[in-house]
Amino acid sequence: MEERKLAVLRAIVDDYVQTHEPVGSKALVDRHSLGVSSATIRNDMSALEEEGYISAPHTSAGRIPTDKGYRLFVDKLNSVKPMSAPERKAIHTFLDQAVDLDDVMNRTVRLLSQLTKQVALVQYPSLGRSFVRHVELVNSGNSKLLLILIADTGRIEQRTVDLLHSVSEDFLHDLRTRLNVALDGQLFTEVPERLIGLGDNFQPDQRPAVNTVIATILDAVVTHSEERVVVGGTSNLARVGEDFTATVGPVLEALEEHVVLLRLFGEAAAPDALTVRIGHENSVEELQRASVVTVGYGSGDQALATIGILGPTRMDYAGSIGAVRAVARYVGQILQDK
Amino acid sequence: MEERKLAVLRAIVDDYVQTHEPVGSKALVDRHSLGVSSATIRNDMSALEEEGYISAPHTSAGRIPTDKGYRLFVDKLNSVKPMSAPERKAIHTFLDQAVDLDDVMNRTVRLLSQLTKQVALVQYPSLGRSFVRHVELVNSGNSKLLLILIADTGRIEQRTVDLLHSVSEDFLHDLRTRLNVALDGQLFTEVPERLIGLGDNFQPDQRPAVNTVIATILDAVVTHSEERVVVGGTSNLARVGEDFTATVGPVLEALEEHVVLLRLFGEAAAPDALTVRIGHENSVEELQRASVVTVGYGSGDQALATIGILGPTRMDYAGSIGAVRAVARYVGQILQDK
DNA sequence: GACTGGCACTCGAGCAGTATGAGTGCCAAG
DNA sequence: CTTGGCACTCATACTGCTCGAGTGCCAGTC
Repeated sequence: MEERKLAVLRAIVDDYVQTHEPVGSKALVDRHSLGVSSATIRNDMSALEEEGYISAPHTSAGRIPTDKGYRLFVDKLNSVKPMSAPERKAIHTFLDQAVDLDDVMNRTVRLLSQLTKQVALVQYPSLGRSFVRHVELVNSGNSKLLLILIADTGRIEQRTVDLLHSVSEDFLHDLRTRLNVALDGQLFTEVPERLIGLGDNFQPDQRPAVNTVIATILDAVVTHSEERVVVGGTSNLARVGEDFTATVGPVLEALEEHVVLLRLFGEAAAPDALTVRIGHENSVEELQRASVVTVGYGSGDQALATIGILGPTRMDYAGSIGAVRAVARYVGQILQDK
Repeated sequence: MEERKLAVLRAIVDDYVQTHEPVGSKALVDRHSLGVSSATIRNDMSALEEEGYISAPHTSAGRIPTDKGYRLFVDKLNSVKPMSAPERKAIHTFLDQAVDLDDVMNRTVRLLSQLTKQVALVQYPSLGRSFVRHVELVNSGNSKLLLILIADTGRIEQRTVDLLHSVSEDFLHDLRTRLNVALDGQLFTEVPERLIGLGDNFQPDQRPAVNTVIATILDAVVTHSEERVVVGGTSNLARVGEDFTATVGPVLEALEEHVVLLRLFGEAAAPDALTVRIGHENSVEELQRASVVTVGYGSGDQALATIGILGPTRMDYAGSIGAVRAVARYVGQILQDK
């Protein structure tokens, strides 16, 4: 595509993101030094419209970018805006104050929403990609146990186990030790097979209790290993203007459905693998008027999970991408140290 | 105050809550069987307006209740709507499926927001009113420890402790045992004094490590014993109609400031102690156009924490109060069993 | 004295008609 | 290929208008 037409598209996106109003040919030549007259721009715009990159809300209005237009913009024209030194500094000091995983996640979501002025989405490190650091069993009286699984990322799962009969401290100690021998350092996905045959080491009368505990572990690791997501900065949705009940309401609803969000995140690939989904590119129907920028975070070559932001299709992609990248990178580092 | 004037106020509140439109004298006699003519109602309304219970947005419109009017309504006229049997049933079965504390809190917030169609607020059981169930120390390599505090309510606090020097498993075991002897079953508020002198039991060369661990515990229990709050159902704010950016935006912002929410909850008194704050009665400025219904939950005579809902001043107080009460009561029960 | 029907008055909502102007498309000339 | 010019379109804003819901007041009735 010709150089100038691309420049025109970029100018339209820039202006529209800034003003939130359809931009006309005259305004374009005024605000940008394109070196040609408005009539020429009009021809280019006409062509761009024909090709589906921009559209006019009505005959005598300016043009706004279509999803396809944003896509081209992001792919070809968008130079990611790196964070400034003070911004990086702020990210570091703010996240360094976190005392535990919950705190890291909460701080991350706040940080992201403030940096981008959009809704921030942060997924807890996926259990499936974490390693078992420790298994703990605590007797909590009246034949109940508290089972606690600790992941290397700091994530903790807890379950109450009802054994029906009370058990001795010795047995508990034995079971705890054997569980840790079997599981410590293992990937969570490997837990099921590591537990096979564990009951054989115990007396027959202890087996039911052992099996109940194992069943609970499996339930926690497999069945209910639901991924957790934190959402923040929803008040940024208030700034979209437009019709509220019709637009923002459904989005807020979708954001509460964490299952939907996880679908949105999809499978996190490698850390730093960045995805931008624009408007209808989102499979989630309620979010087809929104754009989502996500990136994996984690230290190895496999991402632990995904973080991202969500905003109107008319968002500052350059800035958002930069911010999401920078934050993800640092969150990955922090979790490594924990 | 005369019987009928109260009836008129009640009718106005009922109608306005339902229709969201100013209600006139004629509409009142049509919809309610008050037994008098519209002219009489007009006189009563005139008096009610004089006394500040209702007001007219403009000359030729109906009246809407003022905050003072809602207050009178709630205090004198509002018979709490108890939950129906199937509703109670639904509450029980939904909450019974929760696997851990996080799950209980998340389910509670969803339940409340769905029952009331308002924003739901749920505070985690306050650490200050919980008892220590167990303290766990896990060696996580390179001279770091993972410290885990478990409360009887299922709440878990975790911290990473950096000891600078690696320590032996024996020492860890010893420390863990002594910590649990000192702390198990104690109120969290008593933790600081229970830890006094604990270091004396250790060799001088072990004291620094012990002190570091103690300092971390104190930090977790005292300094950072921040209360946690879950918010849900914000999409219900989309239904308010009205000007969005001006009204709902600030509310969404306030809801993200958990510090603000905690101030809103205030001190939870006894379980079942219900508070209704209407409009300007809220000290939080952004929420002065909203009403908040809160109630303490917990099993003993001291509430563990507070849950509640937030909505426009024109809300269904009878239904909301009933729902909040019912849910709080059941959450209290559930946490007792854990 | 309390209630009622009637009536004049007010004022916002809704509607039609009109002016305005931003923006387009097209064309002929450079 | 670019440009200035020009006719055309159409959303928005404004105006003046009607309509009607709702009020306040008053005189009459029980």
